[in-house]
Amino acid sequence: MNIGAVSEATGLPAKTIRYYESIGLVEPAERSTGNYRLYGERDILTLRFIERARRLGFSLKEVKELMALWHDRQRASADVRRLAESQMRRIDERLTKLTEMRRTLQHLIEQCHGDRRPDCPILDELAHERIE
Amino acid sequence: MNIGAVSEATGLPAKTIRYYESIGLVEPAERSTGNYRLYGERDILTLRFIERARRLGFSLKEVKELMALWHDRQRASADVRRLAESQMRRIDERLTKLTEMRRTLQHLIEQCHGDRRPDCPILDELAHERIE
DNA sequence: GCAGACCTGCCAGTATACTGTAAGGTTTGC
DNA sequence: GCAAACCTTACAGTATACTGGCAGGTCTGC
Repeated sequence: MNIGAVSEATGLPAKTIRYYESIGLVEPAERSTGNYRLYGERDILTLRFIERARRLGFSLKEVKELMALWHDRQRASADVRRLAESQMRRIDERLTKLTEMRRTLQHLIEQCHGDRRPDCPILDELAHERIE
Repeated sequence: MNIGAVSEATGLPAKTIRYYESIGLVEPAERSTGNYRLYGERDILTLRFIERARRLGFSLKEVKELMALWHDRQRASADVRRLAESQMRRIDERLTKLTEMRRTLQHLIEQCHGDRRPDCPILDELAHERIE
């Protein structure tokens, strides 16, 4: 399989696949006589693994760790769980922050009549620090 | 006031204040004979405005728009509200995505016993696409 | 008059994960 | 045999918002 077919199969742009190789996230692919990268089923599985982990918000660094654990038959599931929990905490932190931002914004928007008149509590609050 | 005092008063690093000036977000400050930037009360208010808008997640580009509206006595509050609502939508999108990620992760973590045994549903799911 | 804090400009680097582009070689199908 | 599609490397650029570091000038207090 050429990189185009793999791109198709995994949903990852060819460029991204090469990038993953360049940073050592995946092993360098075999090459054809014309120097094209050649892939097999296992490579597809690996790239799909990466794609799914990325969708769950793991950084490339963590994806690398997850892959190491994946390939380590001696791994403790606790190690994997630890990574997942750490990712979960980061998500929770972001959720907390976003929720708080949303709450304040919602509050401000409700106060603003939003018509042609110039007076606007949103600007007032930004200007005078009375944000709730 | 020198930039250090302003930094103190606003909570923004001096470097950041200079940066804001360099990108035209704030007017160039007056200068002392020794070429130091000089600030007054109004500058503090402006920088605080920026800092609060940033805390609400507005991009610098939007902060610039908000400031233009702030200074425009002819503004319609609807314009301000529109900016706030657009920011709110972005926050909601991120919240939706994060919540979904969290749900999947939570589900995976619950399945994983997290001990010394190597078998781990988290890796299994990443490897075989059965993510819920 | 001098140490130490504070300031200056400027360029480059940080973080993260790609993405674009140019110039050129390879393969495939008709 | 030739065009179109596909592939190659390498370098630079994108996005966002700063942050670091350097060499050197300025201000303050004793």
